[in-house]
Amino acid sequence: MVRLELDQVVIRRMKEDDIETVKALIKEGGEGTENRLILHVLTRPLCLFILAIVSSVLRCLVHSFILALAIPVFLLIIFLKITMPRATGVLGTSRPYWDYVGSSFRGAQDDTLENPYARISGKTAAAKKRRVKPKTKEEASAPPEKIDPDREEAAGQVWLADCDGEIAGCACRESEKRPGIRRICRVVVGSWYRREGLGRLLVQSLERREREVGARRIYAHVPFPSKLGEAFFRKLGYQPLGERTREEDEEEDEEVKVETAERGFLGFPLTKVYYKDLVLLAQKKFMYNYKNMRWAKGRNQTYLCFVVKRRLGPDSLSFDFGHLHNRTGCHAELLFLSHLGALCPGLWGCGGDENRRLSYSVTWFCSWSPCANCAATLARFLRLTPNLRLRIFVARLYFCDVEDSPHREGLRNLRRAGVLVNVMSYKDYFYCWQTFVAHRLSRFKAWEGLHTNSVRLSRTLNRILQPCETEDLRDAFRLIGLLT
DNA sequence: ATTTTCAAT
Repeated sequence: MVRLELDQVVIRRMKEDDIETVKALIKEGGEGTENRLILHVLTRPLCLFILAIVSSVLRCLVHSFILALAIPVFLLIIFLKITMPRATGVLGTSRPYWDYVGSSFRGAQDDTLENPYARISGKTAAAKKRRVKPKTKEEASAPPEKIDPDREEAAGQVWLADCDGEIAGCACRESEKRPGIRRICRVVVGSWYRREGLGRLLVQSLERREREVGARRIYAHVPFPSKLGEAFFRKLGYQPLGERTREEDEEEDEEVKVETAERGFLGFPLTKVYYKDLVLLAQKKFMYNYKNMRWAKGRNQTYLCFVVKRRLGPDSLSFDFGHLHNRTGCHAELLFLSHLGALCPGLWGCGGDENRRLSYSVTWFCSWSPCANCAATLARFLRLTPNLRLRIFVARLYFCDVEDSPHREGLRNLRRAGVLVNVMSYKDYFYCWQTFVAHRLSRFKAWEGLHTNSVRLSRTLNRILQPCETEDLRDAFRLIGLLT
């Protein structure tokens, strides 16, 4: 295991010199996956059944029982070994071959992705960039051959994680077939560099880049039985396609049809499709879920829009934003916490300098206020991370009507943990609309009674938090010695 | 005046 300095990693486009290294890397990454995939196909009931039939037929011809059993299995394995990588590109591609030459970068200036760790430690990774090893062949001096831009476009892009001249990992972005929709595939980290957050760094940097150039959704096809791959993408905020509720949206069904899993031998799906919406919330969804009317019927979901600001000093600030909603069995707040590690690199001191204390300020806009449970978890969590500040704006209060509601206590609990809880007002709605919603240049239109509802809820919230304030005051008095 | 709330089929 090599200890990685994540802030020293340069993420750059693959060049023609790198092709052989990358091929080896992908082959290395593909091996385990391929074997697992074959095992997966072999153990499907239908496949076992067919194998059994073939074996019994063979038994009539061959005397040896063992042979009759082994031959079909053996042949099938050979068959799969040969056809599998061709029929379905392993590691989540749809293409049998990757056009390495077409996808390699031939610009004069290095094209690199922003590395969030690099900014934390303050050193610019680019400054330490090593020169590419000079080629041994004479064509090194020759200008690179011109390649058809169409071919380049079709080939997609390969990005490499360059650790001090060593290629430690790669991730590919396929060509854009539909506007705004991207697909990431072939995410491989060399076996010496695993479990250090390099894959995450690669995928997240790539996401950031794609978002900047207008992508709205990213797909990742995870080879089927890969628990590791699934966990990896889930952790980065991806979710499996077609696992959502019925009323969620109609467009989902369309997507399932368009973006289907690769199917191989006997039509077994070989990949599981994960996706992530990069930024924007649909107008209808935002309006429906954040409406602060008194009787919010049917809002059986909680949406959470967040802004994560990273602060290194008074003049260094970067921010990230997005939205998520609860999944079955997991409230949106806890879901956010599970993504926190990815959103706040270095929150627990990894990758950052000890003497440079970086701090995060997180703002949430929730359609429902947190429940007692989430509040308790959050409060516990925040006590462990003093360099994380949380502000919560809520559209509506969750089950807070009765005086002795545990959720009321939960809100006070949050308050005591130093969280600022507020009810969303017009300007917060306006900000959300500008920031999280695909507004397409239309301005936020307030609904009837937004203001009055907001004021009413705000009063309620203040009443709920009142005991807290007095307690704070008591603390303050105690501090200055007026109270014992 | 009265509706409802991080679903369950």
